[in-house]
Formats: sequence, structure tokens, C-alpha cells
Amino acid sequence: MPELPEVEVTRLSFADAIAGGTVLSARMGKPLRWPLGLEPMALTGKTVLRVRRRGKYLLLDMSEGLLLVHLGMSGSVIFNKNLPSPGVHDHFDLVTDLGTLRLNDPRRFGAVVYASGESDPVARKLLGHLGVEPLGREFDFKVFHEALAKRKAPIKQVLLAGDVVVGVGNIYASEALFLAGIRPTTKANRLSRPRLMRLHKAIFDVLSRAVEKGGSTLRDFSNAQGESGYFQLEANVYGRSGHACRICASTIKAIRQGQRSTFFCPLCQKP
DNA sequence: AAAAGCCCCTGGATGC
DNA sequence: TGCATCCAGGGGCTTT
Repeated sequence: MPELPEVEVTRLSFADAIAGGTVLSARMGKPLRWPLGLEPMALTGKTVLRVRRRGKYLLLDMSEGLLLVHLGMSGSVIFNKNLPSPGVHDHFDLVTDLGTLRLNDPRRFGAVVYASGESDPVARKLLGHLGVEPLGREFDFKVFHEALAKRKAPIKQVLLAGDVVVGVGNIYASEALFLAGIRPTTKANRLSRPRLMRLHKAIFDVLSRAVEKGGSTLRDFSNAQGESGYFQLEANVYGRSGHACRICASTIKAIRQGQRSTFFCPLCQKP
């Protein structure tokens, strides 16, 4: 489910509310993608200092150590006081004196992992290979250009891999390539500098716009206050195969790339 | 080093 | 109504 915008919207929706909260108890439901790394109750007494984001990971800095939270494909988080007793897909509760953070994740591709710090091996394994943050100052065009020049894979799949830029998932990869006028199958190293400049800008624009709109709610995404996002209403290509392109009225096409769907306009997006 | 496939898991939509 | 099949916002791991 969640790409960078949804994770960022989630973060913004509870970061201030949980900051300063001291853990009273914690519980795990069914196992998630990776083990927590300690007994849930060992989190008791730690304080949540702040919530950051790295790629699609939420980082909860604790008074000692940090929690890495990933929403996988179907995860969502809610933060509130007096939550009802956990449902079948509620797999992690962090009860603090300011409220409870609860992860709901039917498919359980998500994870909550404790690390002693960012140099902890488990944190390095999950975060160490990540590319640049697209909404930060470090998203430099020259670096982007040089990284893509080394890649012969289709540009869509390079974007998805997340080792050049983080946070661009299946929706926003298709959307950014549409805005840049680039065919998703074009090999990354075959793109000219002007076209890459358009792509660089498109990635920033589409992700920031999606954050503004509260993310995309396709099936079940909502922020920690239970509110839906609206960016999907603005999608130009994602999920629109067979429909008319909003720009040129051509029929939007769907193809498969690496076991994932890709959507594009055959006229607006040049190989 | 980089690319391509394979899984992990559940639920909703679709088709017969 | 019942059952099979396909598809879904991710990404680490293994194999080429």
C-alpha cells in the first residue's frame, strides 16, 4: 500500500501527538515480516522522543534505541487513546501515557523492528542501502544523473528499486514517468539529460503533491487519525488502463514489469 | 555490480 | 452460493 507520501502523511498525523510519550506496555500479535528483536514488554519505560521517516520506514527515536516501522503492502497505523481490543489484523500495539500506536496489517509484509541505534546491524541491513530522499536537499540532479547513467534496466524498475531514490513505489513511479513524458520501459542509461531533468522535477512534484492531498487511498489506506487520502483522484495513468489520457485522449496501456503493473500513455510518453 | 525472479500473506474482485 | 484464479501502495534474498 504505502509509498513515501502515505508514510509521510502517516508520520505527520501522529508524530507530535506521541512525542514525549512513555511506553506503558506493548504487545505483538501474529509475527510480521521480521522479529521485533526483543520482548515487547522490554520497551516499557522508554520514551518516544520523535518520529522521523527514512524512505518508507518510520523511525521512532526512543530514549534508548529506536523502532523501525514499515507498513509493507497493507499496513496502516492508528494513534489514539482508548482503542478497542485488538482485531485479528492488529499485530502491534505500543501503549504510551499519551495514547496507543497500533499497526494493522492484514498481509503482514510490514514490520516493527527494534534497533539499539542506527549503526545496529539490523538497522544497517534495512536502511543502509537506501537511496536519496527525494523531498530533501540531498536530491541533487547531478547525483541522480550519474547514478542512472550506470543503469541499463528499464527506468521504472530502477525507480522502484529504491537504491537511487527512495520512496517511489508502484503508483508514483508510473505517475512521475507520465509527468516526465518518459516511457517506463526506456533503459535508464539511454535517457538524455533534459529528459532526466524533467523526471527529477516530476518525482519531486508528484510526491509533494501527494503528501499535500493526504496520500492515495486505493483500498484501505488511512492516516493515524483514520482519514483517507485523495491523490488517487488525480492519477493520470495508475489504474486507468483502457481509459482516455487526460492530455491527449489516447488509451492508457497497462504492462507487466518485474511482476508489477505499469501504466502509461503511449502517445505522451516517448521511448 | 547489477538485473531478474521468487517469495512472504490475506482478502477482494472476477469468472465459471 | 461455491470454488478457482488473479491481483494488490513492498522489498529482501537468491540466482544469473
